[in-house]
Amino acid sequence: MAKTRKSIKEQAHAHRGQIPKGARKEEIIRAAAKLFSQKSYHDVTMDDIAEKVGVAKGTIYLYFDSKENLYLEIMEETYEEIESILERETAKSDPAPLKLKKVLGLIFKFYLQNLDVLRILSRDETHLIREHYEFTEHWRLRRIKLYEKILEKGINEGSFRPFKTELTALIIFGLVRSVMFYYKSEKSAESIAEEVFSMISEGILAPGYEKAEAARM
Amino acid sequence: MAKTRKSIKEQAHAHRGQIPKGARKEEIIRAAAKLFSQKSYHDVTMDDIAEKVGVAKGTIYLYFDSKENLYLEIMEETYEEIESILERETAKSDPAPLKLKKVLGLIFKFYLQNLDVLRILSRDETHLIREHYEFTEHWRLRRIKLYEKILEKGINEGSFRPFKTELTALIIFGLVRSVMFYYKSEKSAESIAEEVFSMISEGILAPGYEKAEAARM
Amino acid sequence: MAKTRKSIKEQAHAHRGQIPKGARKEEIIRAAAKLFSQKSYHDVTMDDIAEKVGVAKGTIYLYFDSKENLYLEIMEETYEEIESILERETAKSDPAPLKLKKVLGLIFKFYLQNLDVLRILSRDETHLIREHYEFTEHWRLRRIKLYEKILEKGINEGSFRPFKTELTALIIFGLVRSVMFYYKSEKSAESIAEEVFSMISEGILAPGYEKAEAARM
Amino acid sequence: MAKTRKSIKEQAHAHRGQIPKGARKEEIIRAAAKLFSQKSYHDVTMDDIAEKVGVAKGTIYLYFDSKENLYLEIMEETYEEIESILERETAKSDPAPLKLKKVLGLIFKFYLQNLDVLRILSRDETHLIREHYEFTEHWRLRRIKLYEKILEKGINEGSFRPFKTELTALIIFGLVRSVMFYYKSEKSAESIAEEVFSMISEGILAPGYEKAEAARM
DNA sequence: TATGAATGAGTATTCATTCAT
DNA sequence: TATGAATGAATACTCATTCAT
Repeated sequence: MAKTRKSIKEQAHAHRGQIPKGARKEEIIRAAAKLFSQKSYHDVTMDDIAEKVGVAKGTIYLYFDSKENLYLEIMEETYEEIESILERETAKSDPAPLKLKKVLGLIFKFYLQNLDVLRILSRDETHLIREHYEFTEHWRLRRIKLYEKILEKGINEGSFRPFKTELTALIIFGLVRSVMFYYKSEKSAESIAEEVFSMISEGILAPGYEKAEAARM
Repeated sequence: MAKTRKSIKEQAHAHRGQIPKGARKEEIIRAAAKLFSQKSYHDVTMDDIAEKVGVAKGTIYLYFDSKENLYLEIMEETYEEIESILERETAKSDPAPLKLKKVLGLIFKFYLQNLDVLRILSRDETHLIREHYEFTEHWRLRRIKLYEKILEKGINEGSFRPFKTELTALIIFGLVRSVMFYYKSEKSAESIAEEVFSMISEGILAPGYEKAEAARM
Repeated sequence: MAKTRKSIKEQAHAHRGQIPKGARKEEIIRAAAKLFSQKSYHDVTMDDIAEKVGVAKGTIYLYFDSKENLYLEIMEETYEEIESILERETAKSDPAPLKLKKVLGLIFKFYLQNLDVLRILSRDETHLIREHYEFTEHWRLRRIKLYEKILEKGINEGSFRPFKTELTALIIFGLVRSVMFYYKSEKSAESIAEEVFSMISEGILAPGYEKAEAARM
Repeated sequence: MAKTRKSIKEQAHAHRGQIPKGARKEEIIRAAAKLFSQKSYHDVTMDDIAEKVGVAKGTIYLYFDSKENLYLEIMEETYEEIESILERETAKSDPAPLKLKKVLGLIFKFYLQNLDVLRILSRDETHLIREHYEFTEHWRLRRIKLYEKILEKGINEGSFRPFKTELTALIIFGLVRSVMFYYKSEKSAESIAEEVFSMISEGILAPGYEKAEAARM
């Protein structure tokens, strides 16, 4: 799917000979990201964005083909950045548990540095933009794949119990999103990652309780 | 908050003397829920709903004061039902782990029976309806509170390790939503609950790895 | 025009064999009149009226063909009553000044007794009801005609100066409406009529000033 | 439509440079005023106005926040203009009768020049726009105050009889409105003012009749 | 590149009127 | 007579997008 999908960036202005300079475009992206993080897609108007950037509405259309594309381009840019960070990390040959902990740390760090956009991503506005269910879906699956790989590696290494990686990846995906979005804390990304990793790795049961009591249930 | 907030249901038609027959209202709710589960709030028009139910648009307004209220009433009805189911369960004197497993089972069961509406709830359309951030927030906090209580009970009983219940409740909340929404499986609610509970309770680390290896990280 | 116009009352239910009893109809008229006096034609809904009378909305349509007819019937009933009172008075052989004063007294008396409906008449909602400009126009002209007759009589008698009766009738019509609608006073209808008549008959100029000074202007 | 057929107006503007800033707004005001003078507030739709101006509906909203605001802006503009004309006149040190006559002349002159808008003002659509009773009320009171001042001045000068200025101002207010609205005549504003002033100042009674006969009543 | 006036399809909501019971 | 659920045409307002300058 990642191969057939044409990236929003590539699509935009595919018909134009000129590629506009990036400065103004970045300005627009930043302003729009800020607004989209505060209000929903439909509640942010092109007027809002134009006013925030301090340009005329028409100017936005010199850089983006549509509101939808602007929105998706913001998301794509962010997805690409975090995903490439994560993939660079997972390319290393660390043992799976360490790898997972590092990944969590990078996610939370990226989150703290990009609160605005992440707030958008955390929302599930998939359906907001009619034709683009596949877009969010694509990135979700990619992330889940990444978790699955780490989990499989761990199982092979013997550091993880043999469980169904599909479900577990889904679990990690969901809990990370929840923590990112709702956990109010002054802690550093690393220490949040540490806490979360501890729960994921050891579970909630008290040691010893596991075998003896759980059996009775 | 739950006490001062006037429920959408109570508000609706507070001015009418007569309560219209429930059948037509249920029809509308069902059709609307179906549509809201497929498209976003803004992409579902009152015309869509009317057409789906097979009535004139005005008819909907005999039963609901506004589109927003229709939407919220669907959500409230569902929230109330599942929450009351869960609270009835947690009132029992089961040990915490069993309690948690049962709760998970009930959630997944309810989910399988109410796919449409749950798909709406799973989305975070909080911002879509400007004034109603508090609405979703209210129910999210209530669910998290429920998890926290079970976790505290378990810690006191000694069945759960002593961790921060706030973060852990958030983690469970997020992973459950993710599984509910994305896990495609033919399994029964109970067996999904079993699997999820197993991950939550034991974690992903292989037994024995925990102490020896984790220390090296 | 007065001859060709078919009265609203006559039109209503001309096609029915049964004439419903007047009681329920009167109830509706009273309630509607009250509401129309408080809000404008368009701001009063058939629901409002039905609720106020305490019947179902459909019931109103058993007595009136349309909202418009209900409105016009209220006005017609009132117009007819006051106009017949005035015409009975003008049929008497009083001298013109006394006749005028009596007419003013009757108008203000009727007004004080029918505040609600008069408030509607005082408003000029002529244009509110598309096709019925002629309706208000008809009654306005009838009233003006009545004033003109009195004025002509006075001029013939020598009690009034010879002026253009058309303009003067218009003047009296306008000032009476203004006093009716805006004069807040605890006085009796007769004493208001007395005051108004005094202004109409003597004017505002101080005696003596008239000839000497007015000439200089 | 605008694409295939070029209207006369568009052609006219084509060779000019820009349409002046306030021009479009004035166009809308003029068209709307015309329509509001023919039909009531509720019977004039934004579509009507847009069609009359020859622009899209949205264009109106570039210049006015709402239909209500458009309506009120028309009224306010007119009120302000005539009222400032009148107040400039009354600031002069003419004797009261002359002042009154001049004021009447200015009103009728303004009326003849602004038939459309004045027809709106003459109507009492106070209640049509719920929140804006106070608006019309404000301007009515201001006009009445103006009359009262002139009347008081006249009484002090000795040119007017000592009467109640409140009632008399109300009388003048009403009769002027009536003449403005209903008097069909080819006469000039000055000559209408002259006639009306004559009635106001001298009254209708024949000289000499006043004392002798009126007493008998 | 940039502008911003203009567009017009799209939508929630209202309410007089009807009609089966 | 009476009901009241159902109707659907009507309407103010929005906002992404276009285009002449």
